[in-house]
Amino acid sequence: MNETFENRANLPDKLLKPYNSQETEGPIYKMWEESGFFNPDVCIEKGVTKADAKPFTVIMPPPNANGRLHVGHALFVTLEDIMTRFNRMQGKRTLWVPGADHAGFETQIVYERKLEKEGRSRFEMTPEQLYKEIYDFTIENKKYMEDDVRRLGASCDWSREKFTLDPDIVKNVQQTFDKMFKDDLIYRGDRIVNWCSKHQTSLSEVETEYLEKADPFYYFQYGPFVIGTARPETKFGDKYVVMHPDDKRYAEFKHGDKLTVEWINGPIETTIIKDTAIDMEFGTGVMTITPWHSQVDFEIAERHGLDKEQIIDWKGKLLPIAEEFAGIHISKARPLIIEKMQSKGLVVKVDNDYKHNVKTCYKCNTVIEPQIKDQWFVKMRPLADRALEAVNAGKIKFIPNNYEKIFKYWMENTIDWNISRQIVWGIPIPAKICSKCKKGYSDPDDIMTTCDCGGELVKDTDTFDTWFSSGQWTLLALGYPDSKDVDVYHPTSVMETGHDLIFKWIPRMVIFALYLKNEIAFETVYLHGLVNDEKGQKMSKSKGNVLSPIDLSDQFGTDALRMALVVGNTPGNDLALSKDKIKAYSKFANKMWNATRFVLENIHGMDLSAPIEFDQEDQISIDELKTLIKEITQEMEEYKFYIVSEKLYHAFWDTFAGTILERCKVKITEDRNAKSAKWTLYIYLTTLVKALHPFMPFITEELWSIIPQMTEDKKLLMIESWPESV
RNA sequence: GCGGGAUUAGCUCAGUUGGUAGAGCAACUCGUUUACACCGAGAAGGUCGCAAGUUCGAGUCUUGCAUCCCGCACCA
Repeated sequence: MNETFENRANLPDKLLKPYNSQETEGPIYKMWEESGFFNPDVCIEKGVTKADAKPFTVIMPPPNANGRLHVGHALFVTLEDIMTRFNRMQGKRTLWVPGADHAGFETQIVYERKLEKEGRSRFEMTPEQLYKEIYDFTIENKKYMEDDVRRLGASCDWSREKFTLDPDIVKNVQQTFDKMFKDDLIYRGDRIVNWCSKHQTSLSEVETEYLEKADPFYYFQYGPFVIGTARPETKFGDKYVVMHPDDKRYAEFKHGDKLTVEWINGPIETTIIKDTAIDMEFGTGVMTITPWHSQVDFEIAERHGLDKEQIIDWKGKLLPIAEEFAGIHISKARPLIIEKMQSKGLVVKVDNDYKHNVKTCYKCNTVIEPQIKDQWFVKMRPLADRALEAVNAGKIKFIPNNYEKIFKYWMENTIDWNISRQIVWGIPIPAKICSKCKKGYSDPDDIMTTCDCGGELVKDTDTFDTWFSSGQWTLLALGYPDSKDVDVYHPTSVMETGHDLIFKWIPRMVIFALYLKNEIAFETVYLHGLVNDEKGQKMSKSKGNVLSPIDLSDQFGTDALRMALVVGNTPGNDLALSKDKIKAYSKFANKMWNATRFVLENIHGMDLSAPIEFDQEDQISIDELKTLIKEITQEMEEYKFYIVSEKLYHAFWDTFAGTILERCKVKITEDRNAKSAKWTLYIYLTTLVKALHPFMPFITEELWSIIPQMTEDKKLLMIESWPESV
């Protein structure tokens, strides 16, 4: 009793109280950051890492500079930090590059709302003025996101942080465009885009969503045919009528036949087109086409070389081709058109119960109007072939590996990529367009004035699709092409990101690294799933089930949150995150704290420089520990963090604290000098604390600072070596 | 329609090359003798979606079916 009391007197006060994550985590992170060891150059300078050590590189998928982190971010920070810390402890030259994303459209929308509140509008500003304001706004907000990343314990090298609109990034992305233009991999062409008439921009597929809508479906008499449509307002220019070549009902009509039909504004000449795109089962099996405002119609028109006319302008109003309806917004025009058609006796019937999916803007739900627009395109085929070749040669490993198949499918079926966006907040496309013949030129140095045809060249006002720049991110984040970091740290070791990015991001990084540097972008792709709520439902603001990682960290500690995100979370699968699970790991943190208290009380005064002695029973336990370390080291290298974390949890709680500690307690009570027992406790504790460090970096670092060491030069745990398995 | 995934204890999920079914949480019983009640001890809980096949042996391999989720395509 007395001795215990005496021993306790030698322990730091904080160890005598329950573990307090809130008091611990802030100072620990500060200490790490001030040590400089997040930077591999510092590790080499201070002799922590050998200069010729193998590099291990992770590029952080840059979070939106303008937002706080959500639990999905917490998952990627945790996984990448585990890899980074593990490899650093293994003595590799370890670099994790943080970043911040300008998040193009997303941020512009946030800023537009702000402008709206202030009674302003982006349409009253010059693009340069708007860009500057959003830039300042974003840079100002960026620190909140960075602080969140710090809170989660990320051991990334802040000195190398990159923002996706840093001037050198902008310059280098524009250089890539120029190179691709000169290599004939970029061309300008007319294509259908998803046009949002509210935001006045085209949108990529991922920026649109489908909403089910019930609309009347009209059947109109069109000469000898009855055609069905849900969009009568597009029908003014319909001078082609299309049917399936095998449709016996219309066998008497031949491809290319012309006939005159009575239509909305009087008689028009129409041409018969036969095309297999027509579904004979749908409607009457006949349709008229509007190539300017429909992807399918556009493709039919391309196949047969048909005329394309714009019917609806960029604001959603009808053009002069609509004659008496010109200038009327399509939403108002529809009933007027139907009224006129009815008066002319052209309406055959109306199906009021027609449900279909309508593409809408994901931000404002405005119905997307397909429009033809002059855009820049990347020729994907030659680039995709190289990517396929690299993956087929086994140069890139996918975790889980079924994503390799998905990747290949995507690369085999890729279509040319539209990289033009009509938003201000992005990297400007360094191009000039001829105002006369519409020909486009790359002009990054802004020196061209006259087109080959003699027309005046004007600056392209569009910006790049965000994936054009983020596709180059493994290189750009390392300072390509000027920094020597590119030579040392590229190809990167792992790209860890969400499985939804298997289409959007992963292939583009593979393509650009091969194109620009003739290297794979990364050796391994690790894809995580979504973090859902405890019932497995997607977190969303409208459901009110969104958990903030920062709140969870306040409540339970970052270490507990990290464990809850990792244990049992297999790659590629979605995770159900419950507060109960996080709470369980905060109890675990306390268990570690209390067990350490017991060990330190009991080994007090033990000579740590004396030879290690184990009796037979303890030797078996030590051997088991070595076996465990061997197993988990291999599993760490295989990225099986979900199993390693669970094994360490049980090794600490059940094996160590539950069994060995109790056994040693008895021995020490019997013999105060029980060396074998004391050494067993010490070795177990220090080994498990080390092994747990990548998962629970804060509490392990804190414990490490309290535990007496065998060697004189006491280091931070983050740069200690990973336990040996021998 | 094409592709991918899932189906194991009440819930959320592990289960590596085939060899007696696992964890966390929840629920149950008992216990506060000094690391820890943010604890300990104990018990309970599953025809591994269904059917067939390969095998001495199948949660695991093969085939078919069912249900669910996700992605892509289509929607005049």
